[in-house]
Parts: sequence; structure tokens; C-alpha cells
Amino acid sequence: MPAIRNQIRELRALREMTQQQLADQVGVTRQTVIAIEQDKYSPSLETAFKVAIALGVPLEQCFQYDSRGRR
Amino acid sequence: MPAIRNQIRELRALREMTQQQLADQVGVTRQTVIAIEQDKYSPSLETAFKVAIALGVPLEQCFQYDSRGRR
DNA sequence: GCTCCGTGTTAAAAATATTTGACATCCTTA
DNA sequence: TAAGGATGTCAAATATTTTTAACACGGAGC
Repeated sequence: MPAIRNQIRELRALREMTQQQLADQVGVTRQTVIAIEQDKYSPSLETAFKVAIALGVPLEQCFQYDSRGRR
Repeated sequence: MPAIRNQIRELRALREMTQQQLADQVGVTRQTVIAIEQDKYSPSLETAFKVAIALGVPLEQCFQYDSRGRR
């Protein structure tokens, strides 16, 4: 569980997009989307970019590095 | 070789930073820095974030997704 | 000439990300 | 109650990233 948070679930809800639909657009499996959404591990930069694009936001609006010491 | 470009070499030169120094700050090996710098593969999002931070720029200023059809 | 430093390469091993497939739960709706 | 959709979990296999270690090359300086 890396020090990275994400807004996938919220963004997905905003666009009324299912995990399966996001997975298809990104080109990964549903399990991968679940794992990333739940911070199970740090995705590859390429996958991260594709997720952000599929959700229609810049990468940093989808993933934030937890700069150790959240205030 | 993913569709992602990066400005690592240029940013590193700007700060007069060696590959080894960057690797140390990021917490990876020199070979990893070389591989990323040369687009050998897509790093993990976590590593990408650390590289950007070490270089003092936001992630998207360091890595750009090659949105297939660069104009 | 030699040596140090920064860079690049290679191969094999280790670690981590991703896939495949199967099954469970909770809603909704017929 | 049965069925379908969306989500979640698990384990094993595969793919990809990262490490380790060794060696090569060019440039700068002595």
C-alpha cells in the first residue's frame, strides 16, 4: 500500500461509470481496477495515465502522492 | 516502450544532478533511472511521483502521455 | 599513460503488477 | 423466489518492473 491516494471511485461515480466499463476503456481487467481503486498497489505510470484519461481528468487530479505528513 | 515521454534528462541537467544522485533521492538504483530516462518501460506510479518530486516539478511536467497523434 | 567519474549495456534473479477463473455478497426487479 | 448487475475476494499463473553485479566507453585531469 503505497503513499498514493486516488479519486477513482468518486470520478467514476460522477460519470456513472462501472468498474467493468473503466477497465475496458483502460485496457485492463476489472480486478486491476479494483486493486488500484483500493490502493492495493501502485499501478504502472502507463495504466495510471490511461485511467485518468478515461475519467477525463489530468493525472494529478486522479492520483495524489501522500507527501508524508498530511495536514 | 510505452507511449510516454519524459523530461528527466533535461531537468536533471538543469539541477546539475547525476543519475546516481537522482537514484539515491528516489530510492532506486542507477539502472532504474537509466531505464526510465530511456523509456525502456513504464515505471510504477510511485516511482514516477518520487522522480518528479526529486526533480522539483509536478509529475505531468516530467512525464507526458503520448496521446497517440502528436501534432 | 593512468585514474576517476558519468554514462550505458547486459544477464539473471527478485519483487511487484496484472491476468485468469472461480466464487460470494448485496441490491434491484420481475 | 429467481435472476441479473455491480462489487469484492482469493489463489495461481504470467508479465512487467526493479535489483544486483559485472563490464565497456568517453572525457577530464594528473
